[in-house]
Amino acid sequence: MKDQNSKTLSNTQRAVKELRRMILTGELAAGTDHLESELAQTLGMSRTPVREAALMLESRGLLEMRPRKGVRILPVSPEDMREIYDILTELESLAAQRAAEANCTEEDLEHLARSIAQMDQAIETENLEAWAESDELFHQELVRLGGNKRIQAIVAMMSDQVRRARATTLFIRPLPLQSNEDHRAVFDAIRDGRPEDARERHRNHRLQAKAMLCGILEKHRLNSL
Amino acid sequence: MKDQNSKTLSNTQRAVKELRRMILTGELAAGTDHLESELAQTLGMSRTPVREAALMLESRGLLEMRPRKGVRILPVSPEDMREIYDILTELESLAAQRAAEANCTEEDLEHLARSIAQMDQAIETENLEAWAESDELFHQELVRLGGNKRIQAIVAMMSDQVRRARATTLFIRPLPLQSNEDHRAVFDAIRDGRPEDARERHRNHRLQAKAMLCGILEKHRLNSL
DNA sequence: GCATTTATTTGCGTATACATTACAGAATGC
DNA sequence: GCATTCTGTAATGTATACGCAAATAAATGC
Repeated sequence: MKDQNSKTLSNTQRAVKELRRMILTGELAAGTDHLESELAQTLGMSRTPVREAALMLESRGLLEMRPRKGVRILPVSPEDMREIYDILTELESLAAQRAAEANCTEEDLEHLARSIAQMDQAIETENLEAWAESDELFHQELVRLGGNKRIQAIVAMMSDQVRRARATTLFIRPLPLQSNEDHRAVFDAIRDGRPEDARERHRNHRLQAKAMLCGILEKHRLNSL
Repeated sequence: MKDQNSKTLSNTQRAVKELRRMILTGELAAGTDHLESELAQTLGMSRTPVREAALMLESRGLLEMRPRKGVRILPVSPEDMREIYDILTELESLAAQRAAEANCTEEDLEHLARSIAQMDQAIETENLEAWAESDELFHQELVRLGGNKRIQAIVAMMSDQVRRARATTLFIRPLPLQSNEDHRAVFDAIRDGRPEDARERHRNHRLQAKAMLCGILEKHRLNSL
């Protein structure tokens, strides 16, 4: 397809992918500082592409460049989580509405359906990582069907910021039985072309998720993830 | 206050400000290409800070860096406008709701009130630029009161992308008499602590603005701004 | 005359060298 | 002993140099 991917990938792009991965996996822990030259050495390139990558990741909210202190991997506070979930709630709900208005074909809905099936299975086997993956897939596919490119970009950005937190919360939270039902209801509303319904159901889904998560964070005094 | 601003301003930061200004004023016209080295010469610095600035502006959606073609100032299409207005509608409505929930003090509301007074005056004197300025101020202040930093950043980003379009549409559109009324209603709802009302009123305000704008664009066949 | 290949140029990606500046710690004065 | 100033150092910000790939121009074959 894109032979761009396999071969010609600039060092800057590699640095973005690599650093992002390292941040999301926790290999670069939240709150830690790293000199540009260290990172450059780690990645086997000079400071220039590392700096450029860092600038991009900074605008995606994953890190912060502070003069003379190095690159700081940004932690996510409960307040951050509230902000992010509020944004996801609004934008994804609109996406759900638009998807329902769009008269999606079976093919369009295929990915969405698959994510639901995958989640069914993950819950049966109580495989939390698989659950998280299918959850992510559902939300990603939902905003894709919504058709708004900017919303897709914003949601992707916010998801990145939340992903690390999920690694922690995933094993604390209750088994997410409700999510599945919610997704199915949203799916049905989209398939049957009920925009308002899709919107409201997804909205409630996200509001509940936010409340649950914030509850957990407060209960466990998790002030930084 | 921040002596950072007045004196020590890195070339990269200067480049960001300067380039942004040049794009918003149309000095760098939409759709045009510019070599990094040209821009560097124009700004009186080397390519490095220009490149870094361009990377930032790229992630803010103002331009695009295409290898060997130079930096391309991104035009805004009607579809872009729809996307942007949809996002503004959702996020600002939430901000309005949150502002109304926040029990704002008189002082908090001062800026908002001032923007409304300013707009009154602008309409009386039919000064469209002044109207646009006070409109911008109202929306900016509204999201500030909403308290969500990420929403503020996103809205600022979207506003940047729309600003150029406004320069064109401002003198085509009907005299914005309705806006004023809308703003006042939203203001009252915030002041009196009626979150749902603030939300819905602002939502309708934005929906109407979107419809009006899209109507203009279609009518005048403005496919790129 | 047209297509295809080769040469040349041009601009970017990246490495590297250098300038700048904030900070730490030593030194000095009291 | 404490505060203040000075100086050295470390890390960033910026300039510059260079190789490479892509685009364009030239040349060759048919």
